[in-house]
Amino acid sequence: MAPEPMVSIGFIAKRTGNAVSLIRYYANEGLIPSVRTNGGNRAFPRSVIRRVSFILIAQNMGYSLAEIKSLLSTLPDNRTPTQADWAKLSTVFNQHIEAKIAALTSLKTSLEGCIGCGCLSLDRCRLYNTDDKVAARGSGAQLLDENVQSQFLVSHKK
Amino acid sequence: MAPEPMVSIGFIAKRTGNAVSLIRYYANEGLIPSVRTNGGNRAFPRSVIRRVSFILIAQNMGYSLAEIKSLLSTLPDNRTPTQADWAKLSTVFNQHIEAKIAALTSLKTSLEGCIGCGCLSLDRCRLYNTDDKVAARGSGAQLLDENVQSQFLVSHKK
DNA sequence: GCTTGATCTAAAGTTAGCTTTAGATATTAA
DNA sequence: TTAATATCTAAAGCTAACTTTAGATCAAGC
Repeated sequence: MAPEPMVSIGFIAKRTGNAVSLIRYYANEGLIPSVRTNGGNRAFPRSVIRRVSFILIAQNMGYSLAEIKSLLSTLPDNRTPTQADWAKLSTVFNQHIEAKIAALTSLKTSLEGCIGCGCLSLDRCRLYNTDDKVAARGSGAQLLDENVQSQFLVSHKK
Repeated sequence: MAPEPMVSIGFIAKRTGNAVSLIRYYANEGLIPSVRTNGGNRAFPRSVIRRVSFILIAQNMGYSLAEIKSLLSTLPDNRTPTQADWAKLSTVFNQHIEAKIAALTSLKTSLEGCIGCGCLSLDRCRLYNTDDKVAARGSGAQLLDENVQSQFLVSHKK
């Protein structure tokens, strides 16, 4: 197979709509592969554009760079990903998207039946209080941590 | 109507499953209302638990605290929210959830038809390159910024 | 009244995810 | 060959969203 054309960091930046500093940052973090020219500049296979696109999409979905790195680890670093490589990643990722959709749908239902109803007898509100489900094993509510938050992908918390 | 019982910061923290420092932080940021006891301690209406729950859910959806503050601004600060108050907020929020679901669904379709197909003739991949749509008005791709990212609620970028 | 635990403030520290800066070297176009 | 532009490194700076720390005061139970 013909070797993939190598491109500069500026090309990747322009094509993905990002700053050069971001591409360099991703390269340093090991999120995208690169080689060096004789002079020491980075050179990327064109397919890195696709990889960056994936990173941006996953970030928008709430994944941290660490999680994305892990997701991307199914792609090979030492050669351009093949159709099968991307398909494999895609299958996994699709499941994450579906899980997110399911979580949002469930949240929507909850909100419609709870906040939406305006049930201010707080002791009965499922969002506020899950005594009916967890009282037996604790002292109160904490529904968010246990039921809702875990269905999402990212917590933004340390 | 009977005045709502006031509770301590520790109570709110325990009931929402968070650290006291977080509740204090939210109070300082003006995300949740509070008054002071004679001694100077914070006192919260019980309904603040619901407000914190909302904040946590919205954060998990990707909203920044600034955006959440703006969302919450439809709720009254000086009195306990009524059914109508929550219903109003819920209506708005529901639309955001629906938009997110729609964006994820569309992303899923795109990935299935693009990354999923493994189309490595990169010049034809919609995710990688939208030359067929935007070439006329620019020099390349940048699909992510223009088409996909804008459908999500948060960018995590400055 | 005393002790213990909860809360207070203000300031500093932390992590993720970047950008900016400065000064040096590479690459490209004329 | 030379000027203009791109890239390099290392270090520092920045924002959001918190937590931690230190020393002081509050509140509750005995």
